[in-house]
Amino acid sequence: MLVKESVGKVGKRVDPRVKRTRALIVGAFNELVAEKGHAGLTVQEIAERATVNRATFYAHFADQYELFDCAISEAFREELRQRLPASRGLSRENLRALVLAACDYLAGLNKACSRTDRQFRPLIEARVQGELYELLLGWIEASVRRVDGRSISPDVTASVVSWAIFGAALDWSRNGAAPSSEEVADQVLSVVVGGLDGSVSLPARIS
Amino acid sequence: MLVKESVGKVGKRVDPRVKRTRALIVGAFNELVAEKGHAGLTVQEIAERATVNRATFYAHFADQYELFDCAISEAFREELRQRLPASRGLSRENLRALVLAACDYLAGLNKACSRTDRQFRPLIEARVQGELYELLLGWIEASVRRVDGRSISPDVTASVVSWAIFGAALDWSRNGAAPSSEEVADQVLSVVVGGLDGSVSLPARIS
DNA sequence: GGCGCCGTGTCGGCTAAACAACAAAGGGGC
DNA sequence: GCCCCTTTGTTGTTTAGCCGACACGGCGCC
Repeated sequence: MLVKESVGKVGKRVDPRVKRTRALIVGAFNELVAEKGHAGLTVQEIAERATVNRATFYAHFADQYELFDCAISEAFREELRQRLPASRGLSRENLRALVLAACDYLAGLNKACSRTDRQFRPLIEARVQGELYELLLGWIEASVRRVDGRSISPDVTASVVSWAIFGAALDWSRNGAAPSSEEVADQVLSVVVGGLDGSVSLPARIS
Repeated sequence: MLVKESVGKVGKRVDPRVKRTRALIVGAFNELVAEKGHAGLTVQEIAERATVNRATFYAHFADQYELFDCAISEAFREELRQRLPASRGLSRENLRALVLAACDYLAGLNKACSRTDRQFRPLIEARVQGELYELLLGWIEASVRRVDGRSISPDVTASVVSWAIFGAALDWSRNGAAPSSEEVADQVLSVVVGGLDGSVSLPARIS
């Protein structure tokens, strides 16, 4: 049996064969999707294209949907990798890049995703939000370790911020990408960083 | 231990892992040669680039030179595959393609092979001749089965013809590819097909 | 000379991938 | 409905690849 590594931590001694096999499967999946869309795609096809045994496929993925999630996550992570500056961590600059990446990625889907595959959008979007959450959680935990003395759990913070960014980007992409993504990013950033108090005028400050 | 398949015959149930691994190694080798030439190339480098364990390398190749031979053979076979018509077998047309392939491949080496790698030319040439031999032997054996009644062994015939074609192509490439390869091919073909009797005028027919 | 470093080639133990075979669940066709 | 065929998951056994360690041979350096 293959070892399911606990996602977050740095248990990075992965068997090269596992890396290769996963890469082959994901690559084959992406190729096939590009060629014929998701409809009617079989596990056999994917395994065959990946030059991998079908049983091996099931050793890595519970089913086709898990592979789907994984492929999306990976694509979005790659998108992020190219856009994020070298310095990782919770900074205004990085957050801005996050918003931009989410916007552009979701906007790109509207063009790339064929009509018949529209049904998969929810799955894709769930993974984008999930990846944002994971990434933010890492940053936040690293920051908390330095600041400390806070009573809000990193999980909640990551959840709030990831959903805020994701949702804003999704709405923007649905509304025809009206203002430029840069403008949206700045506005989103203001709210996220400053909070409600920082961005709206209220009769009195909220608590 | 990996099974050393007997070269010629049709025992073609090869484990997909073996195919993949060999392809990875040969591919890595070609990449590295293209980047830095053969000089100072280590087995470690090749294995690393191929994402394959060093021990695995030795399970497939006795040493770097065996890989070298294999890579050359494969490249030349690929050259042949693209040039040969669909119909395989001993025909004037196919033989002509063989001569042309040998000429062009050897001529190409004169340009591609850097000065420092010139020492490897003999190894390369040996493989070209060897591949010609193997291919011709296959064709000849297939023909003999139909004609029959001959006393000359296929091995000798294949040896003679392969060396004839190879040597002529080599000389031509060394002499600056003076006449076009097409012209040479026709002339070589005449001698090979017709024999001495068919191509020179002698006082009396030989034997 | 001796020394450390690096590449080579080999070996035994462990792990992942291949394979073949299976039951079960759709999905048409009629 | 039933039948045929394909795809799906699953299981065991076999096989190839990974790893770590080893002895050996060069090669520079002091």
